[in-house]
Amino acid sequence: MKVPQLKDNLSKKPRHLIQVVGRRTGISSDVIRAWERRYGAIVSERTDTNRRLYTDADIEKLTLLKRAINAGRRIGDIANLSYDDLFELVMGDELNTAKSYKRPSTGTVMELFDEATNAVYEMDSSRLEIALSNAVAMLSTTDFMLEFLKPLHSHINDECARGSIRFVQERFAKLCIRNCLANLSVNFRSAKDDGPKLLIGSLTSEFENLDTIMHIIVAQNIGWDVTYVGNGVPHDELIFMANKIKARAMVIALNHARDIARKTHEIKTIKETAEQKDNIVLIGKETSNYRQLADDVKAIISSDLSSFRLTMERLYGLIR
Amino acid sequence: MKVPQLKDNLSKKPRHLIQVVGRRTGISSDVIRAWERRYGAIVSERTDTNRRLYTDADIEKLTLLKRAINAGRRIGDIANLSYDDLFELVMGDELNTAKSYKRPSTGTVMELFDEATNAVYEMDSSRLEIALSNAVAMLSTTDFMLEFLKPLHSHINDECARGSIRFVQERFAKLCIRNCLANLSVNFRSAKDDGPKLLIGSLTSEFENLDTIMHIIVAQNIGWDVTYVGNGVPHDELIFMANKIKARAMVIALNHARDIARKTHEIKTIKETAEQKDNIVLIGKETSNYRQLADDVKAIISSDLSSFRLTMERLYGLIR
DNA sequence: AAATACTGAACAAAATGTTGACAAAATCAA
DNA sequence: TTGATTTTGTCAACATTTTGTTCAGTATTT
Repeated sequence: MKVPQLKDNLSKKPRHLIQVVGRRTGISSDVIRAWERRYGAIVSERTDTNRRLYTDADIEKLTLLKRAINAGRRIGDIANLSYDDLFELVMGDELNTAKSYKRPSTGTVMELFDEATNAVYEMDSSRLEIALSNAVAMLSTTDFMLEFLKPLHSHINDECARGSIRFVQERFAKLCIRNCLANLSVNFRSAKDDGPKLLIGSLTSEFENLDTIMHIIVAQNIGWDVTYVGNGVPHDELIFMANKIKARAMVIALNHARDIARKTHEIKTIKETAEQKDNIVLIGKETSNYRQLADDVKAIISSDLSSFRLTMERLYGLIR
Repeated sequence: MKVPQLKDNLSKKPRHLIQVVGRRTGISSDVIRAWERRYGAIVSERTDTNRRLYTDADIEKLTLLKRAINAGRRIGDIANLSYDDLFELVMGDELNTAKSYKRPSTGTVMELFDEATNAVYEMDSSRLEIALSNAVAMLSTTDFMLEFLKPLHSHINDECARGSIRFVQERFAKLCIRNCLANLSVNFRSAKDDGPKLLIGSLTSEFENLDTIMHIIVAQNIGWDVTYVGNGVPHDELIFMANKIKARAMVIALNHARDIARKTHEIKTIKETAEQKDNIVLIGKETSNYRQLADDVKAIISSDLSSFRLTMERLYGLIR
């Protein structure tokens, strides 16, 4: 791993203000100061005028501290551990508490939800973006999608079907959400470069779907190196792509109740032709029409995000 | 394949008055002067009569400074950083993680272009993303789109038409580019921007188009507060939206040579019905079919990005 | 002559620091 | 389980620093 020399020097320099640290770690400045005062968790340098200045390492330690707390630790117990000890601790904790996460105070999340729906009514993109990113910061990524974006999405769909919001409002909201998801996705990609390849797409006559993008992020979150080729891709192109990038698994989104017979046949062809025959995962609203097929070609059906997460975690474990 | 050679000649010459710089960066002239006086952030050349004259590079640095401040930095701490250090800082702040980008100083734009096309052939999303973000860093935003993304886009289209790259590869590249543009767009939208509202969309039977998204970014760069409602929006929905957000101007993308008569009629209706009747701008490949209409309803046709920039700058000046 | 730009000073708003208090949540003892 | 105790996030009050904005007086451009 090559790190530019210059950057190395830079990252050891204390140069981050407390506000920046707060934003990067998601810990409020008050709390950072309180931890310093009470437990000496991070004692930063100061400028001539007494402002705190943090290094990159400080930020990393704070992030670890936050993860440890998320996993159930108490700050008083862990504040003055070394970085390495803390790392060990967090790794252990997160393995054990993978499923039993705790939700932060629901009051504020509800408020954000209201804020988001209001922004949709008003079609105020910056307000909506801010609400979304606050929700990301407040919840974990998975929770954000399951507990926030999914409900928001279906709420918008309902309102539109009922006629209480208009086509443009729905459209506007979806574009905003798509942007937000794209950002999330970019953030995850850089973290792990060398995960197993996963190809995600949908067959001809399928349309773009926010749900599918959420699935991308869940997979990236687990550690997959995801390549997304969008909607409406002919099956032979999918096969070509899978071979080219040496995908270890393929996710096919099925949301549209059309041409089920053709798609069934195409998926069979994919299974027979692709080099990596093992792992096909079917997601989306219409997967229930493909149960027989799934049995035939040993594909896995994951009809919702949580089961998809479990499926992909299992596959990841098998491949690794 | 065009190589952005001309940039060197023009962009290094100081030629922008402080007013122009203020408009482009969104930083008030007073603040620019204060930064120069207090921190020596940007020390521009002067005319014989003591007027400040700024280069394109100055504008880029100011934009970076603004982004850094948006991310929580204080001007006093960052004003005299080099462009590269500043870039590193902003990337870190905005991505919230230490991303493995390459330093932009290495390699020419031409090499980046090759790198990008190779990444498309190989369908390596991280390589493509890195190439794109380096190109953004190396060129100004406008140049990036005009001299890099546009050529890349048409290169990909050509290769696909010629059959030397496949459907999925084209698709993959476009999704990557769309993501990149979405990120650019988010970066421009500053927190407390109260620029005039601009509505961008396209009528029924139009498809999503990367060019349109580039137009969004150009407009944001000038200072417009852009709301994008996507493709295929019925005209009455556009009217509703424009009234709702009190848009000062509307941009309609016309890229598909279908239903010209219907679209002509719809645009007329928009002109007659919308509250803000003045400013309709038509963009896209097919605008030449709408010259008569443009005369009738006093719409402006901007068939390429550069003329669009000029148009929107002029409108911005008029409205402000 | 009106608009714009320059300088320097002064002011107002925002961010940060310190200390202390408070209440919700977690923990513990009975 | 209940009630006391400890832990910990949040906030208020007030001082200091930082930074955006405004104003006055003068010069340049159109």
